[in-house]
Amino acid sequence: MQRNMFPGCNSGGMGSMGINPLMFCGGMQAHHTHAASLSHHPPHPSHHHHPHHHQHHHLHHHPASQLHPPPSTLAHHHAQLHAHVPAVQAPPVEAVPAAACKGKKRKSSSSPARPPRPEKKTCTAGILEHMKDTNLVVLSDDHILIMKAKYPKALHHYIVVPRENLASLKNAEARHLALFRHMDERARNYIASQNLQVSFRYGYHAIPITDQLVYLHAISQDFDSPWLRTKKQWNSFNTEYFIESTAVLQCLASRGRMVTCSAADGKRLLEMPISCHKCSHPASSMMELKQHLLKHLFTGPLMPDVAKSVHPLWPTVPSTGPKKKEGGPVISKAAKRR
DNA sequence: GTTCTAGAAC
DNA sequence: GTTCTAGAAC
Ligand SMILES: [Zn+2]
Repeated sequence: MQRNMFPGCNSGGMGSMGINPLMFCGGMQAHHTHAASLSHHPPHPSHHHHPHHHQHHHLHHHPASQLHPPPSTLAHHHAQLHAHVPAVQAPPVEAVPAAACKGKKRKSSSSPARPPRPEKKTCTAGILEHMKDTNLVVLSDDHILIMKAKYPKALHHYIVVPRENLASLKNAEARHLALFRHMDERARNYIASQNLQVSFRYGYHAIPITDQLVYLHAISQDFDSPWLRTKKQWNSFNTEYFIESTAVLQCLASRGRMVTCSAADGKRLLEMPISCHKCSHPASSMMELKQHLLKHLFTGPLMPDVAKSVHPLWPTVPSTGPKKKEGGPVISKAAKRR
């Protein structure tokens, strides 16, 4: 049984991939001429497949690769998308608010183990870096950008970033209500335009991990992604740390400001025990949880023992017994749909 | 935000 | 011995 679901953790295979673009914090205004240049994506951590269900769909979208989609079903809606959204209207990079890099310096003396790297890179973390990748922009208007998540935590994961500089939810005021409504509406309309037959959630992280710019997540509920790896990541989308967009709108409308949890509460939420978002099945580790999540991805017939563990009435593949399956395991089409 | 890895947890 | 997490670095 292949246990390693997080390839790269022990193989050292990713250490030498040098495809991080050199980008600097200050120079965000200028270079929107690179819009159509090289697309880079982060090193794909998945060199292996899920241990069992490799016959399932694997339509992970590679960030920044949507211009040349693989011959999959996704290609269809990408084609549609490009038809409906012929071009990005405004140069997105230009209007990124100059939310200056916070001078989050690390103490340099306390790490004798690793030699300090060359200077220059001071602001590679978080949303600001994300926004430099114009290839990720799928839609924009005067107020917002919709981008593919650079490190998607589900099959479909977008973020909606305001052009206005708003560092945190807790800074939101009544005058931002229109902006938040716009972000919500744009996100839902965009997802709807793609005709994906999957469920989404729309919401914000209570406390942005890097306190630079608030943005709305639109994320499909499969959570099937090689970039979803840590407990913190899981809990940030599956506890109260994830604040529904509608709740933000309600709160702003009724109270005129946003009330979020304290930093201590936020930390507690991220450290909570993890469990499945669909059936509350508790998991002792992320690997176990990811393995469990596979059960919810595939709605077709399963091996009897597996099916039973998901639901007593889950359709099963006919037992082949000692016979050859040459007759072909006939699975009625009715049985394929729950 | 992710990556890397030491050492805790198992 | 191996897996897993948490913290520093980026
Ligand atoms: Zn479940």
